[in-house]
Amino acid sequence: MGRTPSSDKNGLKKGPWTPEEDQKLIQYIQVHGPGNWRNLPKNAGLQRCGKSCRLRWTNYLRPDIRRGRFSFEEEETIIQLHSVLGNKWSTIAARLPGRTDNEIKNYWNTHIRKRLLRMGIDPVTHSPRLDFLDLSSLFNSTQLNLSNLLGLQALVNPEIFKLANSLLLSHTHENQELLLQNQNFQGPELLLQKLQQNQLLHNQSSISQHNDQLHNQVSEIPNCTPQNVSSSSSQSMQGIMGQYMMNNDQMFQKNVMLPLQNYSYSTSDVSENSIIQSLNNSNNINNNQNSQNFSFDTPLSGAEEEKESYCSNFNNFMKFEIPESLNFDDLL
DNA sequence: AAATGTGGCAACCGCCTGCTA
DNA sequence: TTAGCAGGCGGTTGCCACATT
Repeated sequence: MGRTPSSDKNGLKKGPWTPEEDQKLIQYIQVHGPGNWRNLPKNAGLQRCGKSCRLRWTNYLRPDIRRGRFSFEEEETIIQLHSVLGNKWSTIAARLPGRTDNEIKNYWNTHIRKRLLRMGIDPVTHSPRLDFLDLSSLFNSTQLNLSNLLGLQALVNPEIFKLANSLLLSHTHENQELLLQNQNFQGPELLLQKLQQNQLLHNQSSISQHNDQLHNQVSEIPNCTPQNVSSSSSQSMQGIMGQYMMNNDQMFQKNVMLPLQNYSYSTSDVSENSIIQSLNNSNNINNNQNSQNFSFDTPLSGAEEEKESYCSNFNNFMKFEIPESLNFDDLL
């Protein structure tokens, strides 16, 4: 476990701790207490740097450390706090007695984060992800019904269309050819302009209102600056989607939660259920439907599967139909 | 049975912050 | 004011154990 025993240029030992070293450290701290880590190794007869001793003590040897599998409640707490705090592991750990920041960080990276990805949820924003979505396919899809799209009206954040624009522009040669094939389509930039001209503007005040609420919640936690509550002008792809979702709860519920209910729920994985519950809570979704109808029981195996999983979910979210004879100029 | 791949996690690294002289 | 230091923090590394081929 850990690293190969070695020593640095000062002759101090590195790598995994031996039981003997642990015992020396414990005995010393039991007598003298923690602190003054610089002198501790020398006084305790350890060939370690003070920092190494401190880490060993705080992450492993401390008597109040709680080891073992994370409980349902702990996992839910982590997800909720992370949705607000981001990677502030020490702050999160402060709310989980007996758990260290390192342990929580590891658990997040090895379990929760992967599970969120598998579910098509961005582990940073805690919102459905756009980065796996091939938006250009929407424009080529015979299922795209732009009259429905336009019917979204005030619910649609223009940032979404900027996102679509940037995605399309940065997309592959294949997609550029695809656009060229549709000679009537003058590019996503124009689409965005036209949409904005047609006053398909997002209700910015609702964003401010919601962000204020979130700020108030976060401010209850000492020394906490909300990370995910940024200005609505953020160009971050994930941030945009996160804000979009967080400020359009009803939209989220209608277009994401309800279609996903078609999935069966696997009771074998309580953790994923906790994620859904936590996300519902952190996004403040007044969800009358039973979100436990989610199922993500497909085995995790790489980016392709993540993409497939996500696109499957997102296709339910954005189910459009497009007439084969669609003329974008006429539309606009 | 051996080789290879993958997950889990302890430990390290480097930067940052706050304290003190 | 500032330089030096200790401690804190988040990101990353690398080894072991287990799974898969």
